[in-house]
Amino acid sequence: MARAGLSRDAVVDLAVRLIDEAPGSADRLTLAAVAAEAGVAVPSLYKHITSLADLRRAVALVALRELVRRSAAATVGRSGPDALRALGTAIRAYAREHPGLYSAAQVSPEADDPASAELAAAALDAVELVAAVLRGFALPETRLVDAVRVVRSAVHGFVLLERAHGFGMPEDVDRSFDALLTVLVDGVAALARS
Amino acid sequence: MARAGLSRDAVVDLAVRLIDEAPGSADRLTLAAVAAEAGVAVPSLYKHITSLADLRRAVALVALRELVRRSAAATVGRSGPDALRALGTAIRAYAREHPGLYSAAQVSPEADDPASAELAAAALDAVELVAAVLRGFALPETRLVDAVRVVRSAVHGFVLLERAHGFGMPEDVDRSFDALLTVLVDGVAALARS
DNA sequence: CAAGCATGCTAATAGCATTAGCCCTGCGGA
DNA sequence: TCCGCAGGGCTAATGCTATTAGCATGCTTG
Repeated sequence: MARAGLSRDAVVDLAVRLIDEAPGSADRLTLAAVAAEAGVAVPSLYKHITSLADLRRAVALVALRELVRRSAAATVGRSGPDALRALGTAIRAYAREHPGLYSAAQVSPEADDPASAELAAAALDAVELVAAVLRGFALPETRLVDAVRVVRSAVHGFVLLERAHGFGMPEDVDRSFDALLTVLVDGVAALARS
Repeated sequence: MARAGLSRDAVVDLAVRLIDEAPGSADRLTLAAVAAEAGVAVPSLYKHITSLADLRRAVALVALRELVRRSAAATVGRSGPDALRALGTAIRAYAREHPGLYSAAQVSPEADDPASAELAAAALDAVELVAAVLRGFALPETRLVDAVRVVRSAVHGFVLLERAHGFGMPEDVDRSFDALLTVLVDGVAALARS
């Protein structure tokens, strides 16, 4: 048998590509598809991953890091409302360009699995990025957590509804997202005064 | 064989109960579990439903209608900011009390399936309820759609993150949700002035 | 050059949805 | 009252999924 020359990274990369290309969300990822793409029998994958859930978490890590990377790049050199708008726009753009990966990034880490500590760390990075942006609003420290949660909720919710075709009306979705950003900017500023 | 006396409604009701009681989201619903609960072999269920997806949509319909019912009840007799806060609170309360059903309510209807027209109609009712609440803000008609989307996104996103234990910090989540409602009330009011 | 480990394989198990085809039970009409 | 038939249950079978066990082979290192 010619060795396929796989590795954990190669398998994860294949999975990432499959999720990214195939329509539909990340829970449609199947070992059969990965194995076929790799030109390998399904059980062979277990030499590189410990389970499907493990693979999912690895994919989530890749997706989450890329999301954070792009978000950070979009906000660098900006601050205040400008940074917040750029952050929201970057997140939405990532979710639109890579819907499968965006949803893949949402898997929660296993509490007892040490390998998913990286995933938890990446998730923390994402939250920390939002917090960093919001620090430009001079919020009282006790309000920062609230603001982070409000911003995350709003952007995440919008992205999900948009992806699920939850916006039936033909009205311009871009404009609605702009309205969302405006509400967030104003709202966070108001939180800073309270 | 003693007849089990099933019916479509009975099967759907069983599925609703299973989703509601079992932890975890709605996509863990299994025909095996429903059949076991009904005291019947799995294929027998097909006399009452056409597929698992069909059952899922039926459950979604029940869940969505209940969500709308509770939301409507919470907002009756209120208007403006008061109504908006009550609406958000009711949605979150439903999602917390019935996490499985809340997630079940999010399945999107099949475009070509006539049976899921009811589901689409219920979804429309939900959106319409939000719109009705927001009409109390004297928004320009062209902004109403934006406001509806902003509110839906924010509340939905918050509920999802909360359910996914996405709020790592120990800070009071109730207070954060209150901040979200405040941001929405202020934001919608600002939208009305723009 | 030899040994061993990494990496592939096949076979088997178990859970899932779905379809086909059978059979009994209870009800309606003659 | 009896006969028929349809509704509603069943078993068997198919094909998909993940996962585990155990085996073989080839690369690599001592």
